[in-house]
Amino acid sequence: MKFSRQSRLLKPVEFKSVFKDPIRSDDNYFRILARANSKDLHRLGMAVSKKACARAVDRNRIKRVIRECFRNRIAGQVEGESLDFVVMPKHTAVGETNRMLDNSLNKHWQTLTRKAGDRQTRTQT
RNA sequence: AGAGCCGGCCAGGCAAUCGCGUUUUCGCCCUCGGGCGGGAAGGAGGAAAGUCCGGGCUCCACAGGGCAGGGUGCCAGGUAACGCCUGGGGGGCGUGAGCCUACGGAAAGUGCAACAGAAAAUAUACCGCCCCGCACUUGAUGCGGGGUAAGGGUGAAAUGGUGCGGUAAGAGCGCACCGCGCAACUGGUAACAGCUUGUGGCUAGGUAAACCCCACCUGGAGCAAGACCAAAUAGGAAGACCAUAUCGCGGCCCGCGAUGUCUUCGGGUAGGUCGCUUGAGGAUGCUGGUGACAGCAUUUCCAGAUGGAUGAUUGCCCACGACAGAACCCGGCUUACCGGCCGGCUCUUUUU
RNA sequence: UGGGGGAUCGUCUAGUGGUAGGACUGCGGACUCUGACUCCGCCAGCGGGGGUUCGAAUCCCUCUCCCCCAG
Repeated sequence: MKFSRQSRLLKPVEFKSVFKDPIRSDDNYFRILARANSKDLHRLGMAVSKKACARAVDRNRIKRVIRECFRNRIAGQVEGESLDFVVMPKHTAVGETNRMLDNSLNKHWQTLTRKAGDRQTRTQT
C-alpha cells in the first residue's frame, strides 16, 4: 500500500485542528489523538518530542515503526469516517521491541475508528 | 610462548517481497504547471555527536585608525587558517619499543604566602657557639656589652653544595671541584648544546592556569545569515524633536555611509522559491620532502530531507552485530564504541 | 539547528585561593499540666573526572545535567 505526502499532516494548521477537538486513546507506549477530516484518506502526523526520546536514533526508529504500521494496516482502508491521527510516543516506548510497538498501535487504530463511528452516530441523533 | 607499544583500514553479508525521498527517462492526463503509472541510477558516520577552536559563504563600509577587551606562548616547518599537525630542543615517566609536557619574562612595577616559625624577602637572631667586663654561692652560675650563622627546631618553600685552609667561635673570608649568572668561541636556520675559554665570587628565593610586561593574532553577527516572488495593506491619524538630530555601529572615541526620527491610537501578515551542494572534493599513478604536506597527469560526480527520507518481513551464512542518524559546507580537537584485519617494533622466558 | 546562562546541606541562598556561613525543615533537650511560641544543641553540602598550586567551592581543561531565547 502506498504512503505518499497526501496521507500525511504537513502544516501547523492541520495539527492544530486535531489538537482542538480530539478523540483520545492511551496506553503505556503511545497517546494518539484523532479527528475526522473531509478527505477520502486517513492521514498521519507524528509529534515525537526530545523529552520523550532523547536520542535521534530512537526518534527515527519510532517514527519508522509508526509509519510502517500505519501503511500496512490502515492507510487505504477507509470504512465510514476518514480520520487525522497525531501519534505521540512516551518515554517507555524507547526500550520496547518493534513487535510490541506494532501490536500496541494496531489496538489504537481499532479503538479510534470505533470511537469515531460512535461519535458520528451520536451527533446525527 | 607470554606481556606490551605505535600506525593504518573495516564497521555484518547475500537473496526475495513490500515501502520512503532525490535525479533521470518513457507513456497517459492536463487548468502548462503539476499529477498518475512503468523503468534505471543513487540514498547517513568514523565519530554525522559535543559545539571547544579555525576558515569559507552571507549581511552590516571591499572592515579603516586608536584605546579597551579576548586569545596564543620553546624553535623551525606545513596549511586557506587554527588553540591543529609534522620534525627538532629542554624537562618528566618507563628495563624498553615509546608516552606525557600552557615549556616566554620574577635585576619594569604591584600584590600574595593561612598555620607554624626568630625571620616568608628585609636582612634579622629563639635555642645555641665564642670573646670581654662585673658579681658571687667559684661553675653545667647570673647580669651587661660585643662577634657569629656552622648546628637544632618550623614550614610546601629558609639566603649555593662537598672538602681543605683559616678563626676566639665562625662565615665565599680564601682555595679546589661541582652548581649558578654573564661574556666569548664552536656546532646548529633556530630553540638549544658543549669533559671549551674567560670572568663574577654567590649577588638576583617562590608564585605570571595573580595583576602585569613582551611578541604575535583578533571588527560584529550568523543559513531562523541573506536574496527573490506572491498575497495583503495605510504612502493612516494625532503629538513631540530637529540636521549640533536619528540610525547603520552590538564596549568607547574617530572616521565612513544613509535619512527624517520617535511616541500614542487604530489595523494586519508570516505562504512559496532560491541559498542547497562541484568542493581548500574523491580515486589512481609519478615526482619532491626525514615528515606533516606540496606539485603534475589521468579519471570520477558520490545524500540533499523540510514534521523531516535508508525501513519492515522471511530465508541462509558467520566473527552473532557496539557507539550511534546529515539539516549551509569544510579543516581540526574532544568525547562514546562490540569486535575484526594488516604492517612495523620492544621486553621476558625457552629452544637452535 | 543556532545562541546564551547556571549547578553549594532536604529547600532558599552567602562565600573572588588558606577552618564552607546563614535562614527554613528534620532530630534531641529545656520551658509548660499539655501543645504552640521562644531558647540551646545536633545531623546534613561545593554535579563527575583531570590539571596548575604547598593548598582549589574559587583558576584552567573536559564530561554530565538543568534552564532561557530565536518557530
